[in-house]
Amino acid sequence: MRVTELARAGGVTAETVRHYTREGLLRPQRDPRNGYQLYDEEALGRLRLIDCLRSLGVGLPDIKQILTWADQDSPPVVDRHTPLAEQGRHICMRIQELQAIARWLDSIGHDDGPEAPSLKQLIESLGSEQPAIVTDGPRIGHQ
Amino acid sequence: MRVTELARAGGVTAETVRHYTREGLLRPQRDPRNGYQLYDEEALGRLRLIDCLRSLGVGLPDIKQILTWADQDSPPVVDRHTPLAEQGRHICMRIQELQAIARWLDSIGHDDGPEAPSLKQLIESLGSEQPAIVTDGPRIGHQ
DNA sequence: CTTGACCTTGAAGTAGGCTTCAAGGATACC
DNA sequence: GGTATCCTTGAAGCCTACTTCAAGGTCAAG
Repeated sequence: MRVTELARAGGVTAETVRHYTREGLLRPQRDPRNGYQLYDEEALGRLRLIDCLRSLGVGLPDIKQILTWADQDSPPVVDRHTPLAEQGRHICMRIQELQAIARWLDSIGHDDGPEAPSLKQLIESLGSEQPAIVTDGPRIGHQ
Repeated sequence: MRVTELARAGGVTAETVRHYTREGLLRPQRDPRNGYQLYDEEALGRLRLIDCLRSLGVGLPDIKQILTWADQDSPPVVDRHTPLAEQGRHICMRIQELQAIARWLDSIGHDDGPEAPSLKQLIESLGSEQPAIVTDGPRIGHQ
């Protein structure tokens, strides 16, 4: 497929796909006739992965590294120093929080009326969670 | 607590807390003696909620709106036009994807060796229409 | 009464991630 | 042949979310 098709399938703009391609996160084939970029099914998976990781605050350079592992099907060399490893636990915790939010969203989506958990309760539950022990200094991850 | 304390508890920098405060997402009390901003436990919950929503790509203005609902404990007026409502389904799907990624992360974190799902498989599953290979946790229904 | 760690403010700067621009080629339909 | 819609490129621009700066007030310890 071409840029626009992939973009539509992935829920992003064609420009975004081109951006990722320029940055080397996607590596399409070329139609030798006209130089058009051609993406396959795997590209869609990559695009979705990029989108997920982006939403977790992972920056494009880190994502590029991850995709390189995938390309090589190499054992992901994840030691304590890779940004990804540092984020592993963070991501799991984040998922817990997101599920709480999703439940809340879902309840209001269904207009559950008085039985819906209140936003106040949601905030309260987030506030009492276990301490995220993060040392001072620049935030790990990327914004 | 004061800015720095809240920031540490929430895993962000003091400047970020100040930024959210300037933007009206946090509304601390003031120490009348010196004008210092004082945050309570609820502020930590709000901070965590902000962080979660941010990671989902929700912008600060939208988050501010959401927090306003919480302040008023008002029925969240979520119709088809609120950005939040539009994101409901997106968030649920995103959680599914995140869980797949979390499992992958977890497996490499534990060095599961040959049994660990490969990144290629992860990408493949994301590329297919139904990424939901899944999972525990409450079913988040939707329509 | 000075030092140092904290706090205040508004304004200006930075970084990342797109997005738009400008100029032009390819493809398809009437 | 028009013309409409795709595609290419690099460079420049924009927006959001912080981050830093500059100037200064607070306060406990020594």
